[in-house]
Amino acid sequence: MGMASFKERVLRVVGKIKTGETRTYVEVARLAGNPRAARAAGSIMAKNFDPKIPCHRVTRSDGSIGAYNRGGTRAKIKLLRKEGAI
DNA sequence: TAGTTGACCGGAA
DNA sequence: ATTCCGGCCAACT
Repeated sequence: MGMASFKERVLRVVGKIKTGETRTYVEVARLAGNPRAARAAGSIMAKNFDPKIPCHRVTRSDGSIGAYNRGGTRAKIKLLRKEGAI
């Protein structure tokens, strides 16, 4: 088994977040192997446009929603509402 | 190798 | 509640 990059691990973790659930960037970073890399995790998602990755389910640890590259914060909130996460 | 760039975080004011 | 700041980190130049 080859060595997976942090980026790959992050995408895999986010890909498993179920409908109606949310995870913080800190949690995602921790599950991906580096609890202190929340910022890096965010940067990775900012560049991901694959609809299969439910990155709208990742929020900030202070409870605020955070950004979204497919419609902005507004769209992110709408999606989470529709999914019952809020 | 070194410098730059952010969908972040936690504490301080 | 809000803004500011320093710290942190992987990816990309």
